[in-house]
Amino acid sequence: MAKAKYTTHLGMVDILPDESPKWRALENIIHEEAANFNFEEIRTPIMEQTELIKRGIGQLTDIVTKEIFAFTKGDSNYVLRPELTAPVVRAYVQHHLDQRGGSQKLYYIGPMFRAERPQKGRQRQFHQFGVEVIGSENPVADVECIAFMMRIYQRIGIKNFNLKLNSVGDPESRENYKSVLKEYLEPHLEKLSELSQKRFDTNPMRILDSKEPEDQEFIQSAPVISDHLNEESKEHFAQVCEMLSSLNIEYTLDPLLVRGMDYYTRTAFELTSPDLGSQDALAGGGRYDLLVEEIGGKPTPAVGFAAGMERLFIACEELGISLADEKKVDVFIVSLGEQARKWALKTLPIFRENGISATMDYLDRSMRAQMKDANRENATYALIVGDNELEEGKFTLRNMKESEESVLDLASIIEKIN
RNA sequence: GAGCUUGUAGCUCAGUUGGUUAGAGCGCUGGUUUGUGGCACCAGAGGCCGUGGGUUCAAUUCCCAUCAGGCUCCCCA
Repeated sequence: MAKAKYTTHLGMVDILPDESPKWRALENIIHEEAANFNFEEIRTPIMEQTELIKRGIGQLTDIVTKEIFAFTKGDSNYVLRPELTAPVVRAYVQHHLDQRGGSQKLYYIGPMFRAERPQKGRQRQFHQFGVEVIGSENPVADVECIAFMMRIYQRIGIKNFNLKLNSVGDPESRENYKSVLKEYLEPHLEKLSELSQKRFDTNPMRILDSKEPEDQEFIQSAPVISDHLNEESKEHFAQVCEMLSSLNIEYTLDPLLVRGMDYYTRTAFELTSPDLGSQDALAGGGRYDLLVEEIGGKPTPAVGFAAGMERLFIACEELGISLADEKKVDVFIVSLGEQARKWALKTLPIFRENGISATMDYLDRSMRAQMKDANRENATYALIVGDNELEEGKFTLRNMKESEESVLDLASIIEKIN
């Protein structure tokens, strides 16, 4: 085979036939559990208006400043979606989903795009599933999101993780806290990392998220937001914690958890796993009570999360969990000679109409080669057809696992397989 | 954007202290069984040793550049 002339772009990967079954298995689990939770699926376009993403996620976030794929065509700006919260909210506002009544419990599965340097657990096109509950500020909504998230990992068998929880407060609490934090940091500003100095003005809370060594001593003794929440936010957070405990969902409070998108308010959470290496976040989310209004809707509280599917698979691999069943086909028709091949082609649909998966050789190969093929395809039965069988109207049905054969007419064969 | 690292068969990798025809395992194709898979045995196909340049009598091996991966920092799923 010649060297490939065309290859995927950096950080974009093909999901090949050997890999696709586990994707389907995961997707099935997500669809099933979503149905159990009464979440409804939403599918939005891969591309959005650039302005939506910038407004939604925040002009100064890393995602917007350096990680989006954007281009202009005619008068329109297009951006490959880097996440789905803003687009889902866009759809909610655009189509007046609030008019469906109640709160909207939505979930999604799909590819996202970020123009970062790829490494383990990070690609430029990657896949997330997630949920968005729009229209409720009840802590039950927060907890149901988290419960759904945890349920997926529980079903798959991933148990080795850490659910980190924090409240980043409502606008009032945040403003209070930001000024307290800035007051605290101000005298040390010179000693902070360059990045943190920049964030001092733009988004001081993200300094808490810094991993720069020179910042650590200041971060450790910094005032924490939980001491500066107003009564309402404090009560909301307390209820989230209490409800999680009532569901036996374990979590650790992490006052330094500040997430990378500007829209988060109050509840913030992140699920990390020691099995992932450097990119250790399996999933993350939180409440975003201001985003709907920011995007042009009525003030509407909302909460959601997103989970990385490739990272989930990495964790599975580390833990030796396999999601996919072996491939198999019920019947492989081994046909010898032209007449037999014609018969095989016409018989395949009869099997399929009876709910029996069936295939045959496309290469006119020897019997031996066809048997090897049947074996490789993990066929339950090989149906052997040659001139003798055609004449008698009875065919040799070989059980591949048992290595037993019987000679039967077609009706009996179908009956036996079913 | 920065650092480190790796490019040899479809895959995983040996190897050459620079020297005729470049190797293994797995996979693939055919055969031993001209109508019977998995096991075994035999045979075969498949490589400009990532690309370009330099040093040398001679480069897949040494040097430089370049391209493409991987890992890490930053950040996130």
